[in-house]
Amino acid sequence: MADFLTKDKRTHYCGNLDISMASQEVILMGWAHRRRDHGGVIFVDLRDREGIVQVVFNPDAGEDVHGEAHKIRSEFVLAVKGKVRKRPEGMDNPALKTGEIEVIVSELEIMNESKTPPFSFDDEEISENVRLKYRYLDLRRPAIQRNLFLRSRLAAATRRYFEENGFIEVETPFLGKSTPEGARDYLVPSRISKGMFYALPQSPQIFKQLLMVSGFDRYYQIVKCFRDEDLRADRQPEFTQIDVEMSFITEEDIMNMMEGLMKAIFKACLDKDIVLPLPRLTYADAISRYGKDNPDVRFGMEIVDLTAIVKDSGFKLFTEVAASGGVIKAIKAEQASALSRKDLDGLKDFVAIYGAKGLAWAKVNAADWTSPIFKFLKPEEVTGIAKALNAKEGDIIFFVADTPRVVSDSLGNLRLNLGKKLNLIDPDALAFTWITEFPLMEYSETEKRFMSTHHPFTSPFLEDLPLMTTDPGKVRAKAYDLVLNGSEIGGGSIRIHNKEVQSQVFSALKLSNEEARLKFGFLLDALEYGAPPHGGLAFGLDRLTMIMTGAESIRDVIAFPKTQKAACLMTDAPSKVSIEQLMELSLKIVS
RNA sequence: GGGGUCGUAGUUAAGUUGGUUAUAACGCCGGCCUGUCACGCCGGAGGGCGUGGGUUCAAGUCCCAUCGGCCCCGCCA
Repeated sequence: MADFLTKDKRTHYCGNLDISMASQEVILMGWAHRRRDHGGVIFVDLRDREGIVQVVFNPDAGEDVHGEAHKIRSEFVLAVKGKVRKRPEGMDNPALKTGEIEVIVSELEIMNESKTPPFSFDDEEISENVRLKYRYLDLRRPAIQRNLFLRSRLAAATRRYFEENGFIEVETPFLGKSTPEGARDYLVPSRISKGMFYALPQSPQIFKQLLMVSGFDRYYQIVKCFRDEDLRADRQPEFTQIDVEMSFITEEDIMNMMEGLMKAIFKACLDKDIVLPLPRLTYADAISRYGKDNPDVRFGMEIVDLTAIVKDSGFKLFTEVAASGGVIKAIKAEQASALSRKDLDGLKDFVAIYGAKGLAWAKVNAADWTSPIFKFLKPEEVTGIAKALNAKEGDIIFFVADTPRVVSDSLGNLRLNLGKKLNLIDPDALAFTWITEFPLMEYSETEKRFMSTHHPFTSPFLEDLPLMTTDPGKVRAKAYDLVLNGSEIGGGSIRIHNKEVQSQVFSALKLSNEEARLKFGFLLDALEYGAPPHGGLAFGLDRLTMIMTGAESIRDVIAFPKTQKAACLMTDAPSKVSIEQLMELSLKIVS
């Protein structure tokens, strides 16, 4: 009699068995994926993390084993001992990786029974609230397990790369100080200091800079970050960064090092070869050509500025927009006869999301255009537009006239929408782009002041420093984002290591000396004790994993994710706490 | 804060212009079956339509509110 677990240990994973093990005795442990009970012979598909193998219970194996096998139901936990054998002639199952073989069971132990699971583990689409409530069962699905396995390999390859390149992993605190600027903080009340709060880090930004001041020279960390903002398909309130910082370097050094990381990761995880160096695009070019700072460059359909051509147009709307400082731009969908009149009208609603008040379109014919605005345009405008866009018969042109911001947003997103709709995107392509020369700060209408584009410690281009007081919006930052297939997977900058420059930036951000002192005093102090030139970058591990696995939601690459309301349907977090807990913290719920 | 969409047996879905006891498939339970692999065959149980109001002779079907899932805008240095 086998003594599973203690003496008769597992010898193989189900999914790893193959024909070379024929006639070997094996011990397997796993879950009953499916059973086919023929009354006589009983087949069970036994599943573990590596895959599925068919195990066979023959009546002539003995009454004990066969009798026990009749009790097996979905998801029972089984241990079996038996012989691998090539399946009888014509009984192969090509759909199964192990379909050439099967295991003839001589001993069986039902290690645990299972309630009937609430859903099946086939490819069927189960609504997400059910999946998330029973996440531990959802995670049994091979598709999700594959994602988490890849995520683990990604983290391992990252650590290997940084260790090989002389980086040191240092842990930084989760209980930190709330800082202004940036995302909303998750707060943690202090019991010992009543009425005071820690904040969970939005990133270890300041700590990694301080580690450079300390002289560690090269730091990395795979670390959780927390931001209390609304969720999206690619955004969770807690997410993981690959965080990096280096001393005595320029942008070039950082970008080179990170390109090496990308190459190493994609080789290790997907066996794909990335060609270096990666292409670059300035922020200004990205916005003007693609309307976004995270352009998907897997396809063309670039935005073309028509303002100069139509500023004196017969079409009044164009003239008015141009006169009031707006712009008129267009994109061209090549040979887009697939788009019906109804589609075109629907797109008007689509750009409205981004603030566009209208969307003009024109179907290019041999001699003229089919377009609501054709009759308003002068002949030379029509030819000018056609030439600027290189438009041919069968193409459709889309125009938006509005403020530069609205035009970029709406055409940038319309471009993406059409790219998907017209199947212009190669799903296997890996299109990396560095975005460089970000503006250091942008004016916020809501805050009525300039705000950091990146963060307040980002170094400006030193030659732009004179603009800091005269035209702050024009100052370029030594910041860079890495974009992959239209998704921002990382971003970073050279930091300010000089107290003077840091003060100038704070003052441009309307952060008074006292405030800056209060919020970042320790950093300002540190900058006065021999801070080396330094800079770094952080990657979004979750988003990288999404792209590598083809996951459509960030929830599919996180073991226990939160819903759009930032709740965990399995544990029921967040939840109320007892009055005693609140009193201990001197907290009172006011609404 | 706002826009959109969905919520009907365990699961996935159908449910006409409001009209008898709310359908189907899979799953589940029982029986039969020694080569299946989405096993097959026979039989059976299971929901009152997210929740709460309202309109109506009559409400999954219409109206209002509310809860929850998803997508998006704002937000995310």
